Amino acid sequence: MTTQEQHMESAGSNEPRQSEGQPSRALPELNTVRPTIAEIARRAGVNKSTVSRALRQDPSIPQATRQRIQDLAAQLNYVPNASARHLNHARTDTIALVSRALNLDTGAGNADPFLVELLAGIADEAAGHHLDVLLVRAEEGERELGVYQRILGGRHADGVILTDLRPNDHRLAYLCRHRYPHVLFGRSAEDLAEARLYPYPWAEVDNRSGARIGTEHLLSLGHRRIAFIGGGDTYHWERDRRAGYREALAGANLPYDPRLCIPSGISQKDGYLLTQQLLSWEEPPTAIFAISDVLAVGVMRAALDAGVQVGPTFSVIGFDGLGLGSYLTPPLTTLRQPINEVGRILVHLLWAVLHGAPPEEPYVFLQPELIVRASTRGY
Amino acid sequence: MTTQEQHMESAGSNEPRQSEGQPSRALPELNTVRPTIAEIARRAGVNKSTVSRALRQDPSIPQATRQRIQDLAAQLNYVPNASARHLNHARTDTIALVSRALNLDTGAGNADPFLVELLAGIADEAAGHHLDVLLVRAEEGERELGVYQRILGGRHADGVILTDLRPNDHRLAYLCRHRYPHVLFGRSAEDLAEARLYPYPWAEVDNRSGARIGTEHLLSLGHRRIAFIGGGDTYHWERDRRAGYREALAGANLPYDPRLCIPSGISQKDGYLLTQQLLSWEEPPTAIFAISDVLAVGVMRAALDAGVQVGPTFSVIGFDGLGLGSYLTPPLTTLRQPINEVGRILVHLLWAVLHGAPPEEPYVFLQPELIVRASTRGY
DNA sequence: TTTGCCTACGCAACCGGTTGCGTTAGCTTA
DNA sequence: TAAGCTAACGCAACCGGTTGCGTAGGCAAA
Repeated sequence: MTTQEQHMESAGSNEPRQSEGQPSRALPELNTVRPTIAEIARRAGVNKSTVSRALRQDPSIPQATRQRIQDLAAQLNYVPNASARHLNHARTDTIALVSRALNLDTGAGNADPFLVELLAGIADEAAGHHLDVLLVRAEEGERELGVYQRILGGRHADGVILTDLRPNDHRLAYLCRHRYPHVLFGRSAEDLAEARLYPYPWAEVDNRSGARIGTEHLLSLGHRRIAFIGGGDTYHWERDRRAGYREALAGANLPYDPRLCIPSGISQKDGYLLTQQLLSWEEPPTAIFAISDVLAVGVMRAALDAGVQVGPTFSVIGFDGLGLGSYLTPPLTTLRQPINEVGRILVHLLWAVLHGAPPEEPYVFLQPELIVRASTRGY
Repeated sequence: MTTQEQHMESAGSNEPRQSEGQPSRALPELNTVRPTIAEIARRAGVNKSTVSRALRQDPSIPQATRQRIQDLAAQLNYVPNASARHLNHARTDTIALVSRALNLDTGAGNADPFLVELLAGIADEAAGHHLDVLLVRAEEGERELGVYQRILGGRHADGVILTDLRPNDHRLAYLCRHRYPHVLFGRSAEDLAEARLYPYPWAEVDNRSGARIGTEHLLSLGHRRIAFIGGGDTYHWERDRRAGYREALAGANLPYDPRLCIPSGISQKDGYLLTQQLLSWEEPPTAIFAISDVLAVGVMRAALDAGVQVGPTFSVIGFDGLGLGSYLTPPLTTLRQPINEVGRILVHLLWAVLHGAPPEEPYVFLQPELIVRASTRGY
């Protein structure tokens, strides 16, 4: 600690003092000289190429020389310049994640809690593969594809992870056309159908199956009038969850009532407002499948405000498995997605693509796990 | 819907049938030829340098030639190679965010909801400054500084945003010593004291002031036995919030009771377990200040499970302003942090540092906003 | 016609590593 | 002792842009 504090002092007192005005507020000069391979070569009395080889453990350099150069490099805090290396290798050892969640609802504390967990998985696996991770905001409309062109065409990254897949997602055609390496978080139905024509892998949680299982859970509790709240018609995850809901109904020989399948936004507020409406019906549904836990929070709150107790006569199930679900009142039944693992897998798949080793399986489907809590009860 | 189901069906029947040779599964070749400046020059019948200048709108190239070259470039989908440009400029136009939140608790759905909002602010502002954002997992202990050495020494990024500042944070000394450009999300107390000696800017939400205001709010409601749950002694944000709590008590001439100031982890569960304990006291506190909204969720749940109604006799206040707070039962009083804005400001400050234009103010303190809801009531 | 100047562009070095190939010194072998 | 071989390292081109400086060509002024 003492030495550390000394560092602080020396760092402080070592300022370039200019113009007397606020001498100490001046920033230290940028572009500090950082040793290059040429500098090390000069000091070691050898050629650049020898240094380069020594640092990369090339066996053609004898151990003694190698050690000497490595010691020198360490002493000078040498770190190889990434851009220079990238330029040689036509490879940046960087992958990009493009996400819409970065420009959505962000001002209001409504950030998608999922992105962090996905990022954590991605960052972890990427570190293991010595990859940097670039975080990129998705654009919409005209400029959407420009993002990918910039990142991949300009070699900011070697490959990219796509999220928020849509039916007929024109990004896929674009990326394929330009041979831009990528993986998908979430499938594109068309591509799934033509799997043999679409050479890039994808991973996702089986939304359809999850929603089916969740709905079957409600059915098994005796519910027959089950509403499905949420989502638009844009993204696969929305459509697939809705499809799973309908599949379960069909499996139970229940008719599909469009009035019970209600589109919405994705915030708590949406869940709240729609549930208020539902509860005002003459014969309200006895159970609600909220397309996400976030929505479910709004649903439960609306029920409470309307004096309807969540439980046997009004069950609620969510989707995602947010940590807070178990602390709601009552605790929320949900389908937990292994998002962290999805992140890991995506990176692994992309890594394989970048190394020309397409994975054995073209895609990975992870199953969500039904977590039954008190918000769903027998009717 | 119909087309969708068709897709779904084909999806089901479309199991990967490998070992059959599967010719079409082969990945397209990587390293697709992307046009370089040399290629454009060849086609345009001019020198590389002319192309370079034309593309950068250099006035020394006449409009006609410029247009011709630009058209050609557009036609070839030319995108300049980032590494090559970086190598010239000794600048990567990339900033890095190093965060602990990426390797914390991640498996269990307990991801820090804050990171996303911060990231959104950062990504947005960075895009405005034409900066890429690199996301980096923090390491602990021995390897902690190595992360910064790699990123900054190796020029993966020009500057870095530090989070989770600690007292005597040795990262600051290290970064100063090496003149590595950076900004802090959260201050370092020592540096605040010696502001004139620490040349890099920082931004943060005024945690102390926020906690003081929150505590004063409880005091104004008549509460006198107020517990403070949360946090360890590691990070500034924890310490500062606790300091604000004590400051408010002192301001009201109330003695500080160490038993009421309880360290904890940062998950809902921690809040839950500690509150259970508190409620078993002979004379439990009448109000609880949870150091974060996430903890507050656990606190409220514990109260409910113990049959204690959150409100007049047992008030709860959180800190953060998560969107879901208003949907809890009862809605949670909290201090909202303008995290998105913090992200923006951090990028702006770092940008200024990188351009040798230190900001007028060495730091930015944002005030959290007290949002009073039903979880705090007059005692 | 010569001088002068300016426009428009070419040449080549450079950023910092990497790598194919050539070269030298030292040693072995005939 | 000369030829041959190999270990150890140097030379220089290269990755793809950028940029200082040089110069050819055209036109105006003298």
